[in-house]
Amino acid sequence: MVKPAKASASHAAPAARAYHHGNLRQALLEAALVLAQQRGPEGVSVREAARQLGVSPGAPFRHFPNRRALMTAMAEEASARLQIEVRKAIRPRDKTPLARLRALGRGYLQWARAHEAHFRIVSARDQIDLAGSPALQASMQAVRALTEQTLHEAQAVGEVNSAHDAAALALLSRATVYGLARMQLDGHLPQWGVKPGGEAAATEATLALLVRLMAAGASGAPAA
Amino acid sequence: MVKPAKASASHAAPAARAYHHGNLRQALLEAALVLAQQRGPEGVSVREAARQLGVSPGAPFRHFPNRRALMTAMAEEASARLQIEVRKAIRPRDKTPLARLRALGRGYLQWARAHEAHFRIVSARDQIDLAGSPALQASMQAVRALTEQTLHEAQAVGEVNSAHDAAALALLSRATVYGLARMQLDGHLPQWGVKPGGEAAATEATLALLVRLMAAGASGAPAA
DNA sequence: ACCTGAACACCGTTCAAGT
DNA sequence: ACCTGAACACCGTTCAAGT
Repeated sequence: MVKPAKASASHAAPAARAYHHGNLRQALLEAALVLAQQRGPEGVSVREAARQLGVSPGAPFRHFPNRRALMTAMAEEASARLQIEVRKAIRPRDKTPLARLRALGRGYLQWARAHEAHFRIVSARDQIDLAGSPALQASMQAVRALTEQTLHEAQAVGEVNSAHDAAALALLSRATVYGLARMQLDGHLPQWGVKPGGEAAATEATLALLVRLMAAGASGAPAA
Repeated sequence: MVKPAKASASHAAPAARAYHHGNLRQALLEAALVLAQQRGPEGVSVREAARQLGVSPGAPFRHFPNRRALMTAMAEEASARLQIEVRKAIRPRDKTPLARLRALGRGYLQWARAHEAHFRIVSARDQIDLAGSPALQASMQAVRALTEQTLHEAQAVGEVNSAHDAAALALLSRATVYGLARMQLDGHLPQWGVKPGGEAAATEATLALLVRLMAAGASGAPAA
């Protein structure tokens, strides 16, 4: 599977294959993802990717100005998929806003678990150029907007106490889910009393607890 | 300040100075920290640190088996200090368990803000060897134990509903504070509606909100 | 015991030259 | 338009040899 023979098709086929000519860009993204899966985001080497694809060390730089741009392109793809998955996690059976918030968070956690390499890349701030990628910012904003809107509905419906600051509620949800995802991938959960294999259950129970706490304060005045 | 003249004191002075001979190990840790402050954890180069200290590229490897060990040593120091600071953040005026929990979280957030480079190193899982460092594990466990104990007291006292799973409460606290710290350092807060300069206030308000939510459910049954 | 200095096998990136 | 291949300035790490 390494070093595929040079494609000899003379006029470019519309779809896949054809490494050297045609879709080097896409092939680089795929090779880089495999490297990230094997060695983590840090382990992605553009030279190594080029080598595996049978092109010269300089070739990738016709498609990406630098390594960071490669990583950012991967993050863009990851973030777009995450956004879609989070949306899909909300099912019609999730009638109340808080049920949707919980489903949203669960979708996020599940995606992080199922696509560890991609998740690590999106959250590897030092290796990507968030500020220079409108696409990346947009997909992140989409998740944020969905979170805030859902919380807004929860307050409007009286499921969450309207006395609470909306921004703080959104930030709390976000920080919790993000923190749980990181702790899970970084292997911190065993230290917090989670048995190996119980990561999914533990993170989702914690998410459920947060949602329950948000609901519990709905009618009562915020206690002393 | 770069390349200090070779110390000529013949019998080692008890305290500082004396680069080449004596405390290369400590000097490396300091130089590496400066590099981390300037370029982030990724930017720490043992060769560059050696260069700045006027020693050969191989010299550092008499003190650290590899770069990762250097990073781990920095993380150990950081984590020990973080632990102390978190402890000190709890003041006698914090009478109730939840007040202590909040103080603890605030101490964590403040430390992350004030010692960004150190915090990034502790949380740079790919660059340190957590599994191979009992010291690092111990200081992390200490913070965890403090968190769990405080929550335990809160439930014993009736400040937090005892029906809630203790492990989930601890995990929720941890994930929230860790998530907030990361979002703050990674510059995500502006996207979540936090005005520049308002990071400290926003993260602490979010922490306060979590504590309030925990208290709110104390007497009532966890709502539907 | 601690450090030098050369060496090895890597990087990311650039750039003339080829097709 | 896209790629080669050599070059440059870096890495981390090892190891004989020096003091």
